[in-house]
Amino acid sequence: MSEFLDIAAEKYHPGLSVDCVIFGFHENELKVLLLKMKHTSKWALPGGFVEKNEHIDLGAIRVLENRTGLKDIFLKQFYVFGDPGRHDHEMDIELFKQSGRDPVKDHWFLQRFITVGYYALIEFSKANPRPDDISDACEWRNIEELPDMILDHGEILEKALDTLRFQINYQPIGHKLLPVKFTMPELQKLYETILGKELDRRNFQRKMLAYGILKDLGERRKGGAHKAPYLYSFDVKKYNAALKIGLKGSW
Amino acid sequence: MSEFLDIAAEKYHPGLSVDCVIFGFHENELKVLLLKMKHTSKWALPGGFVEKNEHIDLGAIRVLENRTGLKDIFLKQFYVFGDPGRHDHEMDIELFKQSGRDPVKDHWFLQRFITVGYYALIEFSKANPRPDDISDACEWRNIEELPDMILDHGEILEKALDTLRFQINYQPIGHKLLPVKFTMPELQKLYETILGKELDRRNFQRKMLAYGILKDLGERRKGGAHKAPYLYSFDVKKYNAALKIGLKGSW
DNA sequence: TTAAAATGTGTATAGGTGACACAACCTACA
DNA sequence: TGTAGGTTGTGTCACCTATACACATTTTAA
Repeated sequence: MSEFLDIAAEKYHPGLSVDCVIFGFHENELKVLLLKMKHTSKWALPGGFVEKNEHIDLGAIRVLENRTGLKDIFLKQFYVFGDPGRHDHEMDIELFKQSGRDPVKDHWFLQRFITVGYYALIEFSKANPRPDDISDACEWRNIEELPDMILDHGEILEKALDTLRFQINYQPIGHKLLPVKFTMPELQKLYETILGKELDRRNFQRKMLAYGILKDLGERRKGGAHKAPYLYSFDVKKYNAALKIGLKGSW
Repeated sequence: MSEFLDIAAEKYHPGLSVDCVIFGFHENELKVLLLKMKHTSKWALPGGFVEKNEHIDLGAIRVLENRTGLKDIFLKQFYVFGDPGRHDHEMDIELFKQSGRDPVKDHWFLQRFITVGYYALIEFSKANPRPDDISDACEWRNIEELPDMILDHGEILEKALDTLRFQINYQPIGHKLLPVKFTMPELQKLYETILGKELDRRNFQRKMLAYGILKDLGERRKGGAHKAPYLYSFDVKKYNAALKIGLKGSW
């Protein structure tokens, strides 16, 4: 941390950060990857700073890779948070002190920051969560039971969730959140979790298949109780085409 | 300009600007308010910097008011442009020289900037366009015949237009772009202009009225050739309610 | 063997969309 | 003055989609 404070002003764009809301889906629950901050009980979104000559999108990609080990991820900018009050000056000074230094006036780190929010959709099982320098844990948290969060990170997360809920209306979701093979009930559960409401099983299937982005694999998932459901996977070509032109109809 | 360069580093947030895409509607044409830059034939979006302790939204509002004299305007953040290559270092140095100064290395103005894009919808006739320090004209330009623009301002404008075209699918548009009283053909023309395609007169009316956000004033607009059309205005309460919850159906 | 629970498939109805017809109206021009 | 041309007001019809619901099939557990 101390070393970071020394080089930060040289290396990073001033007053600018990125924060990532990383969504995953596991055991029929929508999860977010959060960091447990050191020396406090609060949690934070994975975030970081943008290098002086780096595209902001790449800054976000870098953060994502550092926290999950994953590359080539669906990542999308969704909002800029630029309220001057979003900065917790007290906490910054505290962090400064904990690094064994005196808070220097006008230090790069103590200025006001605006942050660009990104959200990512990743396959839960592939991620390898690891904390950063200022956190002592990196864990998946259920979207329904979120912990106390620093600064305006709760608000950022909420806005990301709103965006996701909205995007689901005109873009196909799921390819990045589910394993390669999945059943229709699993896909439906994902939609229900994101939307926060129940959907009719039969109408869901009809509408989903009508998009033409699913491949019926013919196989069934045996082992569970009850009737074995068919397995599907996304037709990547058609899925990507739908991503570009969008889908019709709303959920 | 020279004075600006002196105080900028003290006053403004480093490496951050806002650019506004200001839409207006006049004589059945969609217009954008652009600035003709001094010492070049290129045009630019009205933009500015954000003060150190100012909400970025307020920075955009300030820009808008300075260029148009209007307050209380529909203004919405739509994207952040953070490509390091978007900055034209040559042009900045040129501007520096024109202000009669030597370009100082590491000067606030010469660093890399990211910009937050906002778009605004305003009533054409109420605006009072005026240039800023670095431009010698501020004019409405037809969206169909845009001039050469500096930096990535063409791309920013394009993205704003895409956003507007998309927003029109689920949010009511028009209240801010039309006079208080307007006819159905006028409203339709606005939609057609934004969407860039023709719509069926009768289906348009049916769908629009179904939203329940219009008030039929009973009056007719006389004077023009042909049959006098009815005048409508927006039911502000219902319009605002629709703004929040969104509309169904797509254009 | 049977009950419970979940899956696969189908149908009827209502509401919205797109394409189009016809009557009413206003002005301009002969 | 009256007629033509263009525009507006209103209505209809076929089609698609969304919604609500029924019934048969499959699988495990008791």
